[in-house]
Amino acid sequence: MLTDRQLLILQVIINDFIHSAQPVGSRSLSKKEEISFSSATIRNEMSDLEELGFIEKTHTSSGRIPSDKGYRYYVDHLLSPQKLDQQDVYKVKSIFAERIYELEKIVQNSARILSELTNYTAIALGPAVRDNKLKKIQIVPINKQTAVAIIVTDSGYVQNRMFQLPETMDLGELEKLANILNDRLAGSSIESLNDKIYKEVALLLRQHINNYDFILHSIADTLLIPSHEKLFFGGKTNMLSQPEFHDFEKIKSLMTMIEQEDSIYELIRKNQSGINIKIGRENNNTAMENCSLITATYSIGTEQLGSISILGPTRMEYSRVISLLDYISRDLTSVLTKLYQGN
Amino acid sequence: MLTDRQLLILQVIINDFIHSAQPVGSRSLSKKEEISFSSATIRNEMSDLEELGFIEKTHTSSGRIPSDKGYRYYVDHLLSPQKLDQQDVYKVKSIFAERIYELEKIVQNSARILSELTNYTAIALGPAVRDNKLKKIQIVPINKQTAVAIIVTDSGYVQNRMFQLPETMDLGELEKLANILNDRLAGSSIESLNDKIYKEVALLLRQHINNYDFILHSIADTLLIPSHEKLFFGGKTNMLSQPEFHDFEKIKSLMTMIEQEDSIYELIRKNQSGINIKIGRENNNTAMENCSLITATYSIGTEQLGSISILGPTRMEYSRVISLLDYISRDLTSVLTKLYQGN
DNA sequence: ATTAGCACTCGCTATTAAAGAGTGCTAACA
DNA sequence: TGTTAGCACTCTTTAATAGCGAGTGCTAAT
Repeated sequence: MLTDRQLLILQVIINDFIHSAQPVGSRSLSKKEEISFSSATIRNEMSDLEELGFIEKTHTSSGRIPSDKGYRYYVDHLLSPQKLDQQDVYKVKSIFAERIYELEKIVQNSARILSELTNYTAIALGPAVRDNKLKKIQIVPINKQTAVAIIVTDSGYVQNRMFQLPETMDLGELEKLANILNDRLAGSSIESLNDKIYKEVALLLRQHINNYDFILHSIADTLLIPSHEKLFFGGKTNMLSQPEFHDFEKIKSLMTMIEQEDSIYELIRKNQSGINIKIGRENNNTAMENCSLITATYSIGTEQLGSISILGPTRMEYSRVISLLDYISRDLTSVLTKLYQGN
Repeated sequence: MLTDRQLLILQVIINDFIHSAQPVGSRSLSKKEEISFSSATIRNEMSDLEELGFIEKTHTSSGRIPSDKGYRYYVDHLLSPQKLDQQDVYKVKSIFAERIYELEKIVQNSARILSELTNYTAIALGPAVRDNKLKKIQIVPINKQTAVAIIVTDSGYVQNRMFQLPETMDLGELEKLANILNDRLAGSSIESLNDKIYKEVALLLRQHINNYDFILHSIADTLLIPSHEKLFFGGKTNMLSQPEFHDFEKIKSLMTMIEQEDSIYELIRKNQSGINIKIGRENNNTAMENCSLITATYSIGTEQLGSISILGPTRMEYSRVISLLDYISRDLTSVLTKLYQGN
């Protein structure tokens, strides 16, 4: 177990490094207010902390920098929650200031504001529609060969897709089709639509619609939900300003990863409700070796909807970021719950 | 006027520099097959070309690199169109291989493929809906306080917006509202909707709908088209691999600009049909000082819809990029015309 | 008009030296 | 026995220097 003095030193090293991005030496530590013992003592303690894996040297005679393990300990045991100042609170509130009623826009705004407040990169995972219930399906013919199918869910999410019409299909039949679909599917979860179409609706269609097999697939396709929810970003280029990324290989692999939605999705997918923190290599992604990812989830009522994350260097301001994410995700949850729970 | 020999030298310098990214010296030029005179002669010619502003030195005793003016001359007078090889053609055709009927998806695919083929950044400006005609407006109530308004245009474009309902409004009235809007507005250009609502529909609404003033704004807002069409990107990070951007200030200002849709839109907005080329400072944007932008427009029939662009270093493979853009934009136009002209 | 030759410039690389920050160890101290 | 002063040593950073090579511009010869 670590002694109080070791904890103090670890904490001061991390706090210093978070702000300076420079290895911290014993002499500069001994000059700090909080620390009342000599640099020699500190050197001994640092040597022990290094042996335990909490800090590292960049070369034999350099100061120390925190290791992933060091940050992990810091985050788990040493972090004092930081109160947001008035300015931050104002800015957060501005997310909801405009009269916006669309979930997606609110989430997107959150990402933008979050990145502006932190100067890191913000990633928001859009609200899941999987569990939404189908409100309405509409089919709007565009011309003789094509039509647009539109589905609306009970949270106001709209999805649309164009598809080809069979040659023989007329307007009346199209209307009949829409009616059948609505009768049968309204109220079902979006996730189950595809299944239900083939199992329950196919039969009905065969009875009432010509060319039903041609149109069945098109409709079923249209109702497929995307493989993952939308991602929204804020401050994608902020990492270019972080000194640890003044290295072309690093910045390139990071930026390239950020552009690939799949890998980002992989990173932020599995999160329990509340705050989740992944430090450096804990992310299992070489491009993220020097990054930490902090994620908070938001919900409507008890139903978990999506998440907002901050991607920053491992040397990030954990305390501030956690406070911000916590605050915003709570706000988001309460505003969305108020707006959409009254279905 | 330039002599034939000067033209030859300019051309060889540019071709060389495009591939090597290194200043070109007289001795290395004299070794080329195409060139049959001595390095001393070349030095004299280069001196003249420099005086005329077509090439520059990076320092007193360096080789020469093309100037913006040099590239401009090259593009206007020396460029020989390059025929696409079979592999490129295959890849381009793959844009249309999937059965996709949505304009936006096709355009998005084009940007992706284009960036993969060139290793530069591709930017596609989505189809303009301004001149589309309104096909249908639908209003779907979500709960007591909110509803979604959905508009569909004659090209199958769908736009939706949530809005608040006045407390007193019931379903019947909502339906009446939708009917009025459709009666009055179907067939009008999207651009004119907002105007017409206030001028023609407001009166009708007042007669038939309670709380009409409350809902008028919401509806009008919903029908506002976005200030500019959607932008699609491909290969956003490709510029990180270009040697001219191995400089942190440069890459940062470029990437930051790419993230700001407004400035990108400003760059590619005004283009005549066909191929447009902006070299370096011609773009009037400091972040673009070392970049060229080549844009091709696509249309449906004769109506210009949008554009696809390549953003690369001024030292880009103009010939290849132009051929690709020309080819893709023609394909795009013909496929889209076939798909959507039959309204 | 063209070219060979040469002096000169500049950037790049390697080497060296000196300064500075920091460590680890030892021995003295409270 | 825990703490600290002192010191030798390591490593990075910076600056200065020198030599090399690629390239130019000019001059004089062809």
